[in-house]
Amino acid sequence: MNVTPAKVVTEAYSLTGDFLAGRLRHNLSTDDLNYIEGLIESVEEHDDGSCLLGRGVKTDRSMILVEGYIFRTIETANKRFITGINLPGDFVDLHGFALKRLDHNIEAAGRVRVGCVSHETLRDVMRERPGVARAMWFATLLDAAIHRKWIQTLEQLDATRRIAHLYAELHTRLELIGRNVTRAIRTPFTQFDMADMCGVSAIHANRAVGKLRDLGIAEIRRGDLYTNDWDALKKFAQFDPDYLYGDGPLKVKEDWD
Amino acid sequence: MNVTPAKVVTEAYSLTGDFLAGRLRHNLSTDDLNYIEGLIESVEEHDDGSCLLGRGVKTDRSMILVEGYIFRTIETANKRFITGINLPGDFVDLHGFALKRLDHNIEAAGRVRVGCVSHETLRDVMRERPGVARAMWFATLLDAAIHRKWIQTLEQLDATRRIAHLYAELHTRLELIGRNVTRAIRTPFTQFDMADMCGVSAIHANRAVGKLRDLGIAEIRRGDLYTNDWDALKKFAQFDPDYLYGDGPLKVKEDWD
DNA sequence: ACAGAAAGCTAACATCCGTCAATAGACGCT
DNA sequence: AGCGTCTATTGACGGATGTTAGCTTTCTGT
Repeated sequence: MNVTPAKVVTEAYSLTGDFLAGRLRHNLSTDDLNYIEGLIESVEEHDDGSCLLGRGVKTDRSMILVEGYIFRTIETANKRFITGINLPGDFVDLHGFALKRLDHNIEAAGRVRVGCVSHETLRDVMRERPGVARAMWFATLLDAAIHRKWIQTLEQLDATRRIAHLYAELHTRLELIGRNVTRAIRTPFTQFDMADMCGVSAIHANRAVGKLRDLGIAEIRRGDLYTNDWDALKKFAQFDPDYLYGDGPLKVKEDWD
Repeated sequence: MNVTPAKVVTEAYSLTGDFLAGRLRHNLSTDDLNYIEGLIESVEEHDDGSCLLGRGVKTDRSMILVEGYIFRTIETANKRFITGINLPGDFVDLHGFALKRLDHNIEAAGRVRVGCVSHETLRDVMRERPGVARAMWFATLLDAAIHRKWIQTLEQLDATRRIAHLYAELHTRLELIGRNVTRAIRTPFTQFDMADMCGVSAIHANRAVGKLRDLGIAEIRRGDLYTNDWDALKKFAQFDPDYLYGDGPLKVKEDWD
């Protein structure tokens, strides 16, 4: 994992507020969204594989992902574990504000663009805008809910279904932030990345990708997934979007077929 | 999973503030701790296996675990998944306050005692006691950090080490809330519970328990774990307590042997 | 166009784990 | 004490996955 210097974007960057529509959408007015966007003090670009914030490093700012994908990774001597993905609109290290240091790395998957907010500013937000503070809390709770689903996925599904579930989740999350996906999800993920997310070896991830192809469920080429039947993909992965807290009530036991 | 009525404890219950010492210990004064304890409006007892709060059920209160163990479970047609454990001092459904409904069940593991706080009261806390609000946020972030470690554990360790890791975590968390463990950890967990936590079949959990016994690392009988070498147990499980955010800096890559 | 590097793919074998079946032990109830 | 139920245990077999090795394809820079 490279440690490359950030490139500060000086050109006019287009933060239209759209990119906040997803994760922080709940209980926030347009006014609030504009307010949050106004908190961003600088925008940086980082290359593929660069470490935006390392485990244990103290920091005095937090970052909102504006464009691209970001991994939460835990590194050990000979393995890397990916414990979560972030999409545009997500605060990638908001917990660094409360915890002061992270227990994991923030790593760019492909080229990314992030907006930076100082913790000093966040402290003011906590004091003066309780509604926004609550939305930020909500956002970190959603992270926890996604973690729980990943735990379940690791406990329940085989490698092929885990990879299908991964893309099913991406599909729904992209829709929730207003990026409607028609026939393909494009990502910079390698099969090594998929393996590290699904807790299998890279070779077995390759087998799983091939199986999805053989089954006619999806074609994955270089991180890009193509399918013409998202429902079939989601059904195969036993995907249930409730944990993402979209709109509508949760299904309870009595609703099951 | 039974749905048994709660038994409200009317006798004088001993909430000395001690039980809050763990999870909410950071950045809180004794005054704050007393304040939180004062928020508790009632104390209830629940039997083993009872569901304190079901997935999707709307609720207008949150619960602090006072005594016992609680599981976060996800139930499907023929399997149960345990995505986390709570110990005394933990808010078990604080996220129900922000999210309004849970994506999982709150289930008693053995007999438990919980303190209840209405969401109306919590709203006042959010407004009037930002320091306490931040501590509660911290507590939910710690849940997320534990989730991430469970993800890593599922990706990295075999069944035997997962069970060892589970008890290693319990050992450290019990110490963090001031319950020093000498030679045994007593829990009401069955091998089925361990299996649901570790993502293996109950039969394989039994094999793993037997292996820990054969290796001389620990003796597990009916949920109770006995050992005379906690360090050996933790080393076997590749346990690193950093994710629990005790005191001291995190180890970074350069520190590894 | 070319070379090197990165990523993807395939086969063979060993291990981990799930499933089925059966038995033994522990606990609660009467 | 005796019974039934829940929990723990063991063996046999097959499927899922890890590991090692080698090969092919795709990307990238010159």
